[in-house]
Amino acid sequence: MGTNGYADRVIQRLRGKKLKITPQRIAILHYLEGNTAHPSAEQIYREVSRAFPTISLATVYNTLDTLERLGELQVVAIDPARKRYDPDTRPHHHAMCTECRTIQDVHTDYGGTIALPDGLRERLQVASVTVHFSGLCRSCSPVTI
Amino acid sequence: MGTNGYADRVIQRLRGKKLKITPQRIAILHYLEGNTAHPSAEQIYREVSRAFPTISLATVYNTLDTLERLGELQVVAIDPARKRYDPDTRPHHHAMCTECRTIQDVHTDYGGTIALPDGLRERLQVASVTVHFSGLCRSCSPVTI
DNA sequence: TTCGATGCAAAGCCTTTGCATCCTG
DNA sequence: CAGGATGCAAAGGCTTTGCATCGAA
Repeated sequence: MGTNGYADRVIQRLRGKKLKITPQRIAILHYLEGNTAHPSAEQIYREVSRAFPTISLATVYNTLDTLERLGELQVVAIDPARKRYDPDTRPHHHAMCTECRTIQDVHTDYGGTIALPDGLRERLQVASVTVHFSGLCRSCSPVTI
Repeated sequence: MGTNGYADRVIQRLRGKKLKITPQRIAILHYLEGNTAHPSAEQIYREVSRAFPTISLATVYNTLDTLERLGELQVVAIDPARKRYDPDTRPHHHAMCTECRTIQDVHTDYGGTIALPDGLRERLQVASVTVHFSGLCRSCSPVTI
């Protein structure tokens, strides 16, 4: 919606790559814009279907794949059951409740405090370092019930 | 095999819980003992099948589930494609090559340098903090080829 | 003898793919 | 109007489940 929003930016990039701007893609981009819920493909499909009832799951997967290859979408590997998607591609961390599987962003910058041990640094060209916090959120915590 | 090894310890715990010590479980435990390869269920099945040709995949999954509930096996959620298992249940971190999907352990203790931001700490009872490094390993790195 | 464990097959999710049709550019 | 995108259905991985049989204790 905003002139500098996610959808607008990605649309420019699609145009630049001579990829097509379809109503389905636009609907998915609008759903993802500012979305911090880390939805699964199925969730994205369900939500976008409400505004766009004829969209197919395959199109959702195709679009997510395209966005990932454009570097405009990140797969979050923290939920062992399914892929979760994040339109925020800045380096950041995640916190998940192991009960309700809610994922929250952690935008703390740990700077250089997290370093690979020397031995490993020679064996792996590190592209990303992410911290995963997990535990029980307030609503899932026994004491709270 | 050793008197203080993984298999022996888990067998004692199975006994304590009145669970059965079957040849299949023993074979799986021996395969897992000291294993730092972070195998998938399929890999465990394939390897254990060589020593134990009649074992079934369902038994492997059942056993992994039992071990996980005993706290003697950890699911590593870093490979988006499948669950990877780790018999080392001490808190530690992982480094994965995004190309060949090899996972290595990182036993660095980051102590208190990794802290949840205040806001989140009130919303999540943190049970574990793990760092995921990812990138290309030497054999998968273009420069090396 | 008992009851948990096994093995087989089927089913259940999640994700990918093939292909005819559609529609953006 | 060309070629990429869509939608449908089928297929493909990974994982779970139902159930009859087996076997450890």
